[in-house]
Amino acid sequence: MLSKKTKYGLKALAYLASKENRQPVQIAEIAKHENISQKFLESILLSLRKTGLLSSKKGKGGGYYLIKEPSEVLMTDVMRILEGPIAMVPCVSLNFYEKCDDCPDEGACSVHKLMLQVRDSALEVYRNNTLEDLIR
Amino acid sequence: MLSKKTKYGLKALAYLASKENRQPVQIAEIAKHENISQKFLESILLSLRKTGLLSSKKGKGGGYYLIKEPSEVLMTDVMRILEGPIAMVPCVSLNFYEKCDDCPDEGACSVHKLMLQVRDSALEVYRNNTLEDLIR
DNA sequence: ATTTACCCTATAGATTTAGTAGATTTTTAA
DNA sequence: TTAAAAATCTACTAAATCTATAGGGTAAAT
Repeated sequence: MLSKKTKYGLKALAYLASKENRQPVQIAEIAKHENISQKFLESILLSLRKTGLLSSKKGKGGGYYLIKEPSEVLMTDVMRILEGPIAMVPCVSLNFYEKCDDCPDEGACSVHKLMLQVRDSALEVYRNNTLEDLIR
Repeated sequence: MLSKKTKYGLKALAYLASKENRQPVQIAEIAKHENISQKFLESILLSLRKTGLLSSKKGKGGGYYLIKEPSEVLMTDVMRILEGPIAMVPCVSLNFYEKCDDCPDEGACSVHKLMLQVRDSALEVYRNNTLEDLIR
């Protein structure tokens, strides 16, 4: 299941990308337009800023805005920031690899084999989509 | 993330499939061989029986066994039983569809569009794998 | 002074991952 | 025929973690 954090984060990014100019957009405006709890969105946008997808400006006329062009923002990066590993088990994760403690031999593991395929297929989708692709 | 329930269920099914004959295999044997908490596995196997993937026999010489040949068991069915919907959001689910309450227009939703692609790619993997594919 | 993002904390509820205790059914053996 | 043993089945409980959100105050820009 996709967490609401990810869902809201994606919607917020798409909303920012849909704006012609790169003027800051206030949290309240995004929250209202996308039907998101404003306080929750606040923390999501913060994490997007800290990981380098967004920048912000305080005070009047402030808000959040995209750093890069939408066409430069890969969904692999967005998903990893919002949702975490793309792999469904740590033992097939490229960026968050961990050995299973119950599994003596990864090469012989049926789950490993299946989840490798699932990871690769998901990865291909995310690699072929940028933020720009989402808004048309 | 794949739940441990699903992971253990897959391993148990693969173990049963790897047995040449279709004699019942006891919970304890599966649990030991796959490093799974026996009591937890018990409830997982029960749900697999109730959904028609396994059958069981009580008493001495009893245990669980596959109803169908491993090559006849599609991973789409297994995953839906163990993990639930394959889609990451209900609004793109084939078997568990639900409308998002925050989303006025599915057709215009960026999340919807992306998650459709992810669902289709995962579905293709699961459709092209049977239990037999997992054990070689 | 006003407006906005930023930061910290708490929390209710759900889900996950088990553990405990016993009931039920089947087979085997006395 | 009866009793014991072997296995699944059922129900209840509980700890731990995660999720989604709210509240209240701080810092910075205008």
